[in-house]
Amino acid sequence: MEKKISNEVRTRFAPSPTGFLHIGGARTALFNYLFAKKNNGFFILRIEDTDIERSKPEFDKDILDCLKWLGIEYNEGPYRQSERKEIYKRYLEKLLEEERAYYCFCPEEELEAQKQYQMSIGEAPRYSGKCSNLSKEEVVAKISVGEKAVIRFKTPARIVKFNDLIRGEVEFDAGLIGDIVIAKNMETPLYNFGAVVDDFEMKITHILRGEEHLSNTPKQILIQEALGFFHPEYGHIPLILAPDRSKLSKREGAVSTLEYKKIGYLPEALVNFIAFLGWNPGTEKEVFSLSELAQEFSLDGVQKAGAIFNVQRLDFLNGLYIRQKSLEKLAELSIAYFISTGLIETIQPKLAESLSNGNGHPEKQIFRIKETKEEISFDFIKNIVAAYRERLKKLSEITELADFFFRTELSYDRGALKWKNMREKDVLLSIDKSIDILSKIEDLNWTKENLEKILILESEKFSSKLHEGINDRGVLLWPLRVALSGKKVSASPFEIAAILGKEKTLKRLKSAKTGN
RNA sequence: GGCGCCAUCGUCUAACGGUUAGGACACCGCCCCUUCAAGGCGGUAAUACGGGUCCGACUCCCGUUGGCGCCGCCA
Repeated sequence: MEKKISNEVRTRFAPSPTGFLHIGGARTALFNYLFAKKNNGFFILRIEDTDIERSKPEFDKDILDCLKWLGIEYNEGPYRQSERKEIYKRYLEKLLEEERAYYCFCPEEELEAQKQYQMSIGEAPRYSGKCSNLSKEEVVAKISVGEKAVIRFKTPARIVKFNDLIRGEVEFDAGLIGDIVIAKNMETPLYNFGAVVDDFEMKITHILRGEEHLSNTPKQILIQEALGFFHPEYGHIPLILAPDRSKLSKREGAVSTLEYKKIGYLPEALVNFIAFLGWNPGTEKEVFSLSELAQEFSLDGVQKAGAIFNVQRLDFLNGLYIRQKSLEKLAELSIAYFISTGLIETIQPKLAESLSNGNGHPEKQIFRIKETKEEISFDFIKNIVAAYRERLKKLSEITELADFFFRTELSYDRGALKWKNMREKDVLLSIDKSIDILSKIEDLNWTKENLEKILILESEKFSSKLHEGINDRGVLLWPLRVALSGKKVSASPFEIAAILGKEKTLKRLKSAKTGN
C-alpha cells in the first residue's frame, strides 16, 4: 500500500445538500475541524452535490449558515462536485481504459429481482458481473444505439484490512461486495468514486466520518488502489442516536441545526454539547469553548458506541452559557424574540434577522411597545434580560417570562395576590402599604438597590405589625410581585419595579386594588 | 438473510489487570429564601449474561444475548 504523500494534516467535511445539516452532521464537521486545528492542519469543505435530483440550493445554504453559526471555519472550499465533472471524467476514462471498470447495460428491474433472489437464499446480494464479459464491439454497438449504461468498478475479490483510527483493525471480504456502480454516466459520478477522487485531489490525509460509512471504506480503498492513489487514514465516529437508540431520523431530531438557534440555544452551548457526544478529554472538565476544544481534542478520547442525544444536558449547558454571556449580546439576541412574539416592534423590518445574526446595532435603533407605541430604549431590554438571565434555559423563554413588561393590562386571578393564608383585607392593606412606601421614593432614588433596601426593611415592619412579631416578608413582597407581574413566578419585585419605573409601578398597584 | 460495528448508573462518560467503580446531566432531600431560578450540601443509581486466562478482571480471550449500521443507478 502506498502511504500518504504529505505530512501536513488535511481533513474535510463532505456533506450532500440533500437535507438540512442535522446535529450528527454538525458533529462530524466539528470533529474534522478540531482534529485539523489540533494538528495545525487544514480543514476543507466539500459539498457533494452529484445527485441532481435530490440536491437543493436551500440545503447547500443551510450547511454554510450552520457552520458559520457554530464558528466552524474552513480553510478551503466550499468545493462543489457539480463543478468538478471534468476531473471525475478523466479518472473514469482511465479505469475504463485499463479495464478496471466497465459499462453495464443491465436493466434495473433485472438487478432488483436478482438481489431479492440472492437474499432469499441467504447469499450476499451482489452483481453477477454479466456485462463485464461484453466485448469492446458489443459495448460500442450498444452505446451507439443509445442503450442506457452505467459504469461499474471491477471489485477485486479479496480481503481488505485497514486500521481504523477509532476502532482499530477492521476487515472485510470484498468478494461479497460485487462490482459496484461508480458512475451513472461519464458526467455523473457516484459517491464512492467521487469521494475517492476528491479526497485524493484535495490531498485529504484523515477522513473522519459517521459510522454508517464503515462498510463503504473497503470499496473506497479498492478504488484508490485501482487508481494508484495513496490511502488516507480513516476514523469512523459513532452515530448520534434518538432516545430509543435508533438512528436520528427526520421525525426525531434530525432537523436543521439552525433550528436550535431559533429556539434560543447559544452556539457555544451546542458546540460544547455535541463535542461531548462521543468524545471526552479524560479529565473532569466539561465546559469547553471551541478554541479550548481545538487544543484538547484527540481521537483517543472518541467513543466507539453511539450516544443518545439528551436535551436536558444541552439545556443545562445552554443555561450555563447564557449566564456567562454579556448583557448586551443577550439583549440583542432577545430582541428578535420580543419582536417575533409581537410584544415590541421596530421601524426597521429587517432588524430582527440581522440582530439574531449578531450584526445589528440595537443601541442605535428605535423600539416601541407594540400595544402602546411607547418608545423604549435598548437599556430597557437589557435590564429585563439582566433580571431574567439566571432563569433562562433557552433564549426564547424570555418572552413568556417577561411579557408583562410590555402589556398595559395584566390578567391574573385575584387569588394569586394572597400570600399563604393572608386574609383579603390584609392583601388590600399590603398593597396600600406598598403604594404608600413607593410613592414617597423620589425618581432619583428609584433604583433596584434602593428599592430593595427600603422594601425589605418595610416588609419586616409590616409583617411584624400584621402577625405580631413574626417575620415574613412575603406579606408585603408577594402581593407586590403579583400586582406588578401578574405572575406567581418572576424576578424579584425590586427588579421589576425598577425596570417598570415609578409611574407604571404605582398604576399596577392601584389596579390590583380595584381588580381592573 | 449476509457482512460489519458496538455493549459501565435513566443519559453522557472516567477506569487502560489491583479504586469503597469516579464525575456531569436528570431525579430526590436539605440549606438559602418573597416565588421561580441560580448557588451550596447530601442522596438514589451501573460494569448485559455465561464461560475461560490470571494470585487478581469493568479491563484480556471465547461464546450468548441485545442494539446499531451497511448491503442503492443516495450520501
